[in-house]
Amino acid sequence: MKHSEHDDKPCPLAQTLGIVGESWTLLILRNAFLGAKRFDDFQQQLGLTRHVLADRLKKLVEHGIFKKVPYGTSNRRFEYRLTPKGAALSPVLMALGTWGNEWLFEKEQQPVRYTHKTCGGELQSAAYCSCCDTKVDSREINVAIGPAVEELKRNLSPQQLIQALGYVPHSS
Amino acid sequence: MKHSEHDDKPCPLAQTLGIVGESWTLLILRNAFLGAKRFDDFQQQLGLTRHVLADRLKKLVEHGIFKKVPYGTSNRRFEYRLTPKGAALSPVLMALGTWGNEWLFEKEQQPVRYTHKTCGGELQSAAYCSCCDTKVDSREINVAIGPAVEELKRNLSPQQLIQALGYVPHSS
DNA sequence: ATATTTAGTTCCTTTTGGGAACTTAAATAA
DNA sequence: TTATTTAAGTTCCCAAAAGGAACTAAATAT
Repeated sequence: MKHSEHDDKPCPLAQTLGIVGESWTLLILRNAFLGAKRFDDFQQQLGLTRHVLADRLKKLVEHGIFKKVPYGTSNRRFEYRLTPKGAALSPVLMALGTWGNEWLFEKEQQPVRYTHKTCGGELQSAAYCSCCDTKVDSREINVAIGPAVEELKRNLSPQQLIQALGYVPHSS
Repeated sequence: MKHSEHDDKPCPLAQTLGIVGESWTLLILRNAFLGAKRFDDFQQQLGLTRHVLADRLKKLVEHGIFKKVPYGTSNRRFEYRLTPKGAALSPVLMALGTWGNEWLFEKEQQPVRYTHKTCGGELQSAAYCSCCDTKVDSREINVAIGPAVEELKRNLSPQQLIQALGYVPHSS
């Protein structure tokens, strides 16, 4: 089965990976968060080939992560600007970055740190319960299936369910 | 430049992608979080080819994300168990999943939801400041470069700096 | 003793990615 | 105002990675 066949399976993580999970895409987004806007910004900073970059940017625009905005007096020069949907990916980049900081570097060797502007303190990436207004430990996270997946579970054999989902849902 | 040439650049996000950013890897980890342990669990659930799976598992074991534990009386049958380092990736999967829930589905159509075991409330993925004990809005996040990158910045030309980092660090 | 399961490996074909040159129009410099 | 450079791609060819399917060898199950 091709990797891309998971893109429309009923899993928010798989579908998100279908949009941002290809190679280069998350690096493109990192650089966008750091201020890169133009085609050649991305190309020169990342050093990826131009047709792959064109392909990735096109896909991100199609999915509403970037908005392609003309600049100058031309209709052939553009800026790629993060939309609110694109900016909402910042927790994904934070989570990848903070994991790398914690598990790949000694404390004093971390190349880049995520800090709180107001207090200067170091940030973590965490699950957060707005109802309890607290950070939630990973053991306190429940992965619950929605009604659509419940129905699949009732109507399909175990084998068919795995084919349809790509994973085995928790029993609860 | 090859994608993998970013794996050892001084950026925690790029280095993390070097470990978990290949296609299939995050889906393998998702299924591991949901209980998959054996080679054939992963293969049957995801439907990826066996040599790609073997390759990805090997890499994850080498990086200490999985521990390969024999089971039964054989020395040729194994379980892949998440290590603490691997389990620490849960915020990454949560961040991808919650973004997908919010931006790819209507509220009532979400196939899978992340909820707080103790209160049942829905979880978000967020930056968290342990110093202030609060959730941190994305505009309150500062990306600060560490001493090693500071030094590169002093010693290299702007062009060389971009080649060395793969991104343009913020000026602050 | 035979059949089935498990964890891979091997072989071949298809798809994707890397490198570099080319295109076309707009912006800037001379 | 002509010439040069820049920007945003596109096209081509070759190398690397992924998909499909069959094969292997030991461990279990019947």
